[in-house]
Amino acid sequence: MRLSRSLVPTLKETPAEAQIASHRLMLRAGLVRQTSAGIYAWLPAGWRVLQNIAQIVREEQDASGAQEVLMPTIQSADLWRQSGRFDAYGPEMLRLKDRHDRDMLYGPTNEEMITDLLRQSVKSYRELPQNLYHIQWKFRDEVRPRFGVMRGREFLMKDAYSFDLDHAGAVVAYRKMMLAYMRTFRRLGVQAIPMAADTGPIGGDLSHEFIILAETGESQVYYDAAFERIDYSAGAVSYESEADLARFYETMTTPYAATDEKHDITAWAKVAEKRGGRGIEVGHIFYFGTKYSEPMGLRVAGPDGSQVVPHMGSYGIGVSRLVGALIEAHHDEAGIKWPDSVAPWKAAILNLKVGDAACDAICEGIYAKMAGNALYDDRSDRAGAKFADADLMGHPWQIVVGPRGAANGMVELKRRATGERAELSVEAALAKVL
RNA sequence: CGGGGCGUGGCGCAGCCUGGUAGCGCGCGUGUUUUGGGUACACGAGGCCGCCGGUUCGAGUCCGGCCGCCCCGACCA
Repeated sequence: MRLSRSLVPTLKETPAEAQIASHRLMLRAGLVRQTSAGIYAWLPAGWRVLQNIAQIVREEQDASGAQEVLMPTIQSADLWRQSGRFDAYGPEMLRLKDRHDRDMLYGPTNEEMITDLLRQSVKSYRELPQNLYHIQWKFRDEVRPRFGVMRGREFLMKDAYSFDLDHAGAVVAYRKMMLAYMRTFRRLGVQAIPMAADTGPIGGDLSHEFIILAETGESQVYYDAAFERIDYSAGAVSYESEADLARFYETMTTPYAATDEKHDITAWAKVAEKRGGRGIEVGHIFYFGTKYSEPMGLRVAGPDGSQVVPHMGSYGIGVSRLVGALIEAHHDEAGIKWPDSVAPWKAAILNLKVGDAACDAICEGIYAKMAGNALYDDRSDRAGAKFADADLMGHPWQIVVGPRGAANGMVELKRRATGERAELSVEAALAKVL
């Protein structure tokens, strides 16, 4: 994308409403604009990041065997009456009426809907297990939205729902999701720790929340450094092997890890290598048995012909929240430092002297070779402004093309995360970036 | 929902107490200048002073109501 023709409205000063780092930087880097309390429009750069995160989540869900679907945002109240949640869910649920005065709602979650879909089409134990997920906008009318995209009212979320014949099967599904989550967060460039959690209003008896570490996190967390040494990479643990999954689950849940609400001082005292810090919850997985399948009448024929009520679990990842959380984990005074995997562009090309034949030619050449993976700063601005904006936007690489080096076919390559710079030939720079 | 605060050009703010032609910095436009870390100067554009009502000769300023947004707490992915 050419910056001169793009809507990337960077700001030199911080809007008054933004308090925490990620919110300030998202506004300043031109990623989002608030349209009302807790509701944001995603501008080109922000939208690219959001899609990159969603894509990694998608790939890891697919790898675990889950299938992607897309359920609506607007739901009928009828389904929610069947589970009893229409009345039980508080004012956080946005209720609407259509023109025929029917009760509708903007979905805060989709257990009822997915259970209904399965109940319509799955009749035999042979069709289980199933794990279906979607990446969709949700709405929760929070009393007090805050922290920008981290605690908005409208948010993009990945939700998976598993259906198994019995408890043992559901436990396998649960472990697969835990593996998928660990691999997902690793690819996103953050350290995530699963911590035992309360099951809350959704109910159930097996639940973990995934916390990533960031100075500005909402809660204090404590964990054993053993987590930092676990290998989740593909191959080491197979989704196909229940033994692998059991071993993995054991590894993940044995070392101490707790948020401050569940912190146990006695157990903590026994941890050899203590780690602590602030954390942000970016994912949550639940097993809740037949809480929805039972009241909503989901039944399949078992091997012996009897009717069996499937066991369910649900698994969420806050996709839009992750944009903020990743910035909390990766930034400095100058701006964002995107992990390579989610950056809106791999590199920014900074043309320090637009109009200079050598600079223009080199920049155009690099831009063409990067095929959409670069943001070309072709504005006729001062060099200083371009450096500042590039640091703010957090591109992993900056390819700086100035008249000094351009005459000899040289460019400067800067790595945003480390600040490292090197004078290189165009080819050498491209080789490192691509 | 309890407590606190704020709404004045795109952004950050002053002006309000003590009513009398709406200001500053940044940004934006034009020109000159500068040319590798937000250059300097000049000129210029841009404002239903959140909304409604009241008081007054006169309201950004005083009074009443409403709306919006932010912060702390409780709550939450």
